Amino acid sequence: MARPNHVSGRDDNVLPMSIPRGTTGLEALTEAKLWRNPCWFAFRFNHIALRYNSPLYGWIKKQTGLSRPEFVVIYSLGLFDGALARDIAISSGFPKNTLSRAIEKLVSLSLIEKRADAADRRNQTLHLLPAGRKMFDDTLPQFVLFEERMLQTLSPAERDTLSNLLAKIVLDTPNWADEIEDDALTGKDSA
Amino acid sequence: MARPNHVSGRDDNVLPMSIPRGTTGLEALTEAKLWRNPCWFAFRFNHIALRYNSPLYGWIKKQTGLSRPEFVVIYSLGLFDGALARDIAISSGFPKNTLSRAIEKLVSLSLIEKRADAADRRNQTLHLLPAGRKMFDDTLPQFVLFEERMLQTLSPAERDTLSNLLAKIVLDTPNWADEIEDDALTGKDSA
DNA sequence: CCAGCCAAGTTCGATTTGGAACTAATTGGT
DNA sequence: ACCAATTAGTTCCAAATCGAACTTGGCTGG
Repeated sequence: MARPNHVSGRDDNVLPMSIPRGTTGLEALTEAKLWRNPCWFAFRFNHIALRYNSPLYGWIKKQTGLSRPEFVVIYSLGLFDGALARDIAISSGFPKNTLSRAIEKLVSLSLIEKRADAADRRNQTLHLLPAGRKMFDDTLPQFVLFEERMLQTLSPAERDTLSNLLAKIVLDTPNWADEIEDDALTGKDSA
Repeated sequence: MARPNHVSGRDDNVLPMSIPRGTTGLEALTEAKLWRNPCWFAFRFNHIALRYNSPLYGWIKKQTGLSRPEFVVIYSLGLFDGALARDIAISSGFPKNTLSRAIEKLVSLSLIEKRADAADRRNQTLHLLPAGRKMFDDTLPQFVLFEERMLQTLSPAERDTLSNLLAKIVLDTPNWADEIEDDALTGKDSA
């Protein structure tokens, strides 16, 4: 497939050659963000994330009554029973107070339980109760189905490649700055 | 402890390469979500999105006082002046009432203006005013910098490949279902 | 062994969010 | 020509959200 040189941030006012306008079935602004955007990567993953999270967690809400952060706890424990709230915060990106509330609700619904860690009583390991385990087992197939749907256009080899490239980036995220310094705008303005 | 691969019989997509446990510098739950997760794609883009959006839009808030949806309007018009609120909703994924509010605020700040469309008076095209254009021009370099930082671990050829694979998926998103039917859980339970 | 520091988790409150219902303008079917 | 259906955008409000402050437990150096 032909590919425009959108990667360069310099000529972002230039129309890409290889993709004829109006042929993708997307409206014009979406096309611009895809093909004339110096931040193509950010746009693409955010676009995909919004198209994924909204219907899937909408479905989760209808099926289970749980919000996204609440279900994230269930999902996390399904993959790794005995995790701490802190681990879920780090891996999911939700702030710890949001998770604290989510965990309280799940405990009150008897979907999970907290266990005190004798070694360090600040820690409380989290564990799925049978109802929570069943919820995970019952909903996982829908997640897998949606995943399959998203990747439908890619061949197995392409999926492999995508998996590797994204993994490289994820493994680098701990090295990203948590915050950006204030000088970018002011430096430009005052210089 | 973790329940390795209990969720999937097909490990080919879950473990794209052999990664020794505990060598990535990530804590255990994050590792599980990366390497033992049938929904590796969903986790990876969501993880990257959270690590991107939070610091970058935090910086935007500090620099410009604008929230994420507000700035998304500025960014969208920077790429495509004269877009409609609807276009921004479709391309960004934000609900239209959130954007309506954001647009009102930007108008009140004289960063953008609405123009009535004589042909269809329901439409109002949106246009950057000089202050809004300046804001876009001033902040874009930081977006480009962060983009560069995210892609730092990839070679130019790998970036190209990633761009193409994600574009394929984005171009397919209009064909995704907006909503998921209710039968997945109940069908499983009652069948 | 205690004073200061850090880390896990909780509480609080101001702000944001987005579904649902609404208005206004346009299109289509008969 | 008219009425139903559709579309762009707005308003309303109940609920979610997240920064900041707080509590509790544990760690370290003198």
